[in-house]
Amino acid sequence: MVYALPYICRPMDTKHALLQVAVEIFADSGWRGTTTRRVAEAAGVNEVTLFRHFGSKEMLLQAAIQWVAARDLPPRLPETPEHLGTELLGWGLGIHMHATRHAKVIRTALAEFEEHPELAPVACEGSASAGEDAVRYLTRARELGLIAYEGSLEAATMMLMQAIFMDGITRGVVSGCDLLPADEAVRAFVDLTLRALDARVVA
Amino acid sequence: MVYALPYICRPMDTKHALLQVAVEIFADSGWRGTTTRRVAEAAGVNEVTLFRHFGSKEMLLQAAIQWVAARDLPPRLPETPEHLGTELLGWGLGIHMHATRHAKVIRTALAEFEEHPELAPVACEGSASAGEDAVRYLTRARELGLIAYEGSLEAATMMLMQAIFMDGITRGVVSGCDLLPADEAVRAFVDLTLRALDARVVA
DNA sequence: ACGTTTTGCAAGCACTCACTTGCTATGGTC
DNA sequence: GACCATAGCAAGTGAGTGCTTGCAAAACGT
Repeated sequence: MVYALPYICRPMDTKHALLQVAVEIFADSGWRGTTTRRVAEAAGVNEVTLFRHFGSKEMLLQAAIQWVAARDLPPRLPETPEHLGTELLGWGLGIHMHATRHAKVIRTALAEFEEHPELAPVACEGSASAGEDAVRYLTRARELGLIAYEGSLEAATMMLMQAIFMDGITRGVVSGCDLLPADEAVRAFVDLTLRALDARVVA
Repeated sequence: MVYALPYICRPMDTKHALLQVAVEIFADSGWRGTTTRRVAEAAGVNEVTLFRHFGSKEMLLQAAIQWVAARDLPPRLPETPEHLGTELLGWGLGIHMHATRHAKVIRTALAEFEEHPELAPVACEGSASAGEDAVRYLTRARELGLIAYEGSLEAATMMLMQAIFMDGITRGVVSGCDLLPADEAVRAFVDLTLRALDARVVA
């Protein structure tokens, strides 16, 4: 006797279910921990179906990382700065939220780059473009006379972004990050950056 | 016929060789990738010997992480600030070097905390105390009138440390971190921090 | 009603994993 | 020479790994 309910609980098609579950298990357990049996079982799908869709574990994981990276992009800054303080704070909070939301995958991917370098470009694309975005924004702000600092805006951007990013992916995992609540920390980082840049904050 | 050379190539005793090799393989391949066979082979030791010394893979890895964390500590700041700029720069360069030297283990450990939380306290101890050290130093500097900034010094410390740390452990792995050479980046981060703190740099 | 695509199921393959057992050889100490 | 801690070796256990094969039953468009 078989209780056949596959056609009952199939919220999205098989392929997307497998991608979603693969990302989650990868985030929790890394490359080696993501076994095809676990993924198939968690997706409510036969293991053979997994191989029929993706061919191999490697292709499944690459597709999964690519899929999740393309689905949720980090926030962007406006083309021309108007309210430096407000805009940069909103951006910082967005980056932090983005990092927190994907903290587990990011931490895992960061470790797996050693053994699976092919993951790096697709996984880093988002944060790289966010950095370029911020540099462009600050450069424009300096052109507009909103920033007096004459040093490297790349360095200032890197400092702000890396601090926010690191806070986002380690919060709750590493002791010593919880001295300040998340949004207060981001606010402080943005404030300190604007002070360092001698910014004339308008709003 | 057996070519017995175990007593020839035994630079340190078996236990330390196993610890050393375990850390290296763990850094490269993570918890699951660190198989007892690989560790034993790389240490030039029989696999059975590994189990006789440490009982289990789990106990071996815990001992190994603890051992490496206690062996190489992050740099410290002087008790009372004298030359803010110089001292903070030296400290920052030291932190960055420390992070770079152990980048692989740190990235791996950061990912494994999810599955093996028992690693976290012993692995994070060093960086946590470095942070407290820096906060104490800056607080003393403010008491001495070297810093005008009246906001949170914890936030400023976190920002500086996390930026340096993140740069150290991702440099060469993540694209977009190589815009500036390492020491220039650290120098810029320290400069920006001192500007944000309205520091009167003496030397 | 038809053929095609997608899925499930059972079984198996060759391999690796952590870990154990039983026995032997070596080195230093009394 | 006896003793003992430390090491090696060969073999094996039971569980898991990625992946394949063969076949039957759905699901779907026409």
